[in-house]
Amino acid sequence: MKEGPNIAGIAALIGDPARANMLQALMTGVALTASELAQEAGVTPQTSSFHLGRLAEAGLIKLRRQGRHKYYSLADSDVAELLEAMSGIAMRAGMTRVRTGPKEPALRRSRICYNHLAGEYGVQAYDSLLTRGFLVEDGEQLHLTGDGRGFLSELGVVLPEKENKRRPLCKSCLDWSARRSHLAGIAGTALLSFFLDQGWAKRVDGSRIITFSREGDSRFHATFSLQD
Amino acid sequence: MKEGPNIAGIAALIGDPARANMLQALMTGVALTASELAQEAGVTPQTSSFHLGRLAEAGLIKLRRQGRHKYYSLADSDVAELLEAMSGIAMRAGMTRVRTGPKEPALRRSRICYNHLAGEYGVQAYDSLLTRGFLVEDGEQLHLTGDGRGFLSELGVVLPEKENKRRPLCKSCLDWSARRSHLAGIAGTALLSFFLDQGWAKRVDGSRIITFSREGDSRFHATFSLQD
DNA sequence: CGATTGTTTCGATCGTGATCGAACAATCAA
DNA sequence: TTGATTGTTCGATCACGATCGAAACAATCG
Repeated sequence: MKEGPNIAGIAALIGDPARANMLQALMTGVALTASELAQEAGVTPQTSSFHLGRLAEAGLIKLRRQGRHKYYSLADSDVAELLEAMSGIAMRAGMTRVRTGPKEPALRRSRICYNHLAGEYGVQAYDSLLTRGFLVEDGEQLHLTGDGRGFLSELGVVLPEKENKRRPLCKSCLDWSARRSHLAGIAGTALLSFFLDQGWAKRVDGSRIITFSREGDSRFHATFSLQD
Repeated sequence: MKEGPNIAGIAALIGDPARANMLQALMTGVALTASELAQEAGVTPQTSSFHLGRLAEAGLIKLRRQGRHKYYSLADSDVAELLEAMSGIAMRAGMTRVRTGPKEPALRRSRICYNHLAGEYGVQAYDSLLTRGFLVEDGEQLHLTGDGRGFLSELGVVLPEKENKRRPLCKSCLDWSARRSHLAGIAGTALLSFFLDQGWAKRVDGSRIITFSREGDSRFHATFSLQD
């Protein structure tokens, strides 16, 4: 009876509040895990799993397995543009959600990415280690030099003595806010733990935000300067 | 808890099959009455009335009273573009409606997009005007050159003498089937009217399909050749 | 003025789909 | 291996919203 593509199908898909929340969370460009998306959407992990299955089946999102996590992200820019267009229509219709928080700038500055530091701070640390020869990029791989190991050890960051085959010591992770790499892997986790243990920084409630104290901030910049 | 526009609201609105059918029927550009839309969507007039109320409230459609009829049409080109974008996503997701009948190729070839011509014909006309210097892209904007105005005028396409601030003379609209731009705006509407008035093409019953006669087809290709 | 057609309101029904508890599977750390 | 974390499947529940019958309302026409 009717011809043409079934727009009701995808519209209904986006039309569920939980799924819409997930998609909007992914609009930031960062890949999120099923649990994170569940919290973001305000539903239980089971429900989240159900919704993610539907979205993936329709090709709106794609997933990347990494360890025991599944990182979900938008399928491509077409989907992002569609969501943008819908946001525009919703805005002018006066359909806005309750309140808009000041959290986003803090997220861009420094946040937890799974188990390591991301955001401007994470990118700066990565760049500093790289320019000082403590870290070398080798194609897809990333290696900590002898000098780098000594530097971190002297600082007080504890690292396992020998490399583990299962989980790499160093790994680069792409940052959404800065579109630059930052340090992941065991060393990345150790570094974040170090910052938290030393009191340089704290996590904020249940969010991904990391705040540096004034003291911690100056120490961080002294330790991870970009000169030399 | 969440910030940003409520895309779930409008998505849910479009997500209902009956409403989606109505909106797609309105994509032909013609204004339809509540009863006609009811038949188009396959529901009773009561249900139709209910849905139309919701859509109008959200600003997706507008109505014009005329006698004892109420003529409904899409609110503006923004809504039309959103629906086009959704069609594109639905297509590539393989979500076509039940009988993917022989109508689909015809839709890809040439169809009405709100009030102008889309599909292969629309794209070809756009490309032809562009390569011959009758149309110039200027970032997001699109301008008709003096030569272009002369060309259309000589052809017999009537255009307003001076630009209107509210509605642009030329506007590019992205095509879901071809993933290319075609001409929208006042000039786009005028061009479509010209094709229909001259008998080069006809609309098919109540659908969005436009069929060119043999005569019209050859004239179209002669007029909008891609060489030079 | 009634008669006819088009549209809306109300109330009740009903099916679809979101949701969560609980159990299960997979992966990693020690 | 064991234990902990993460993710999924299954089943049952439940609420929301689409739908339509009946009837009221509105606007034209003869």
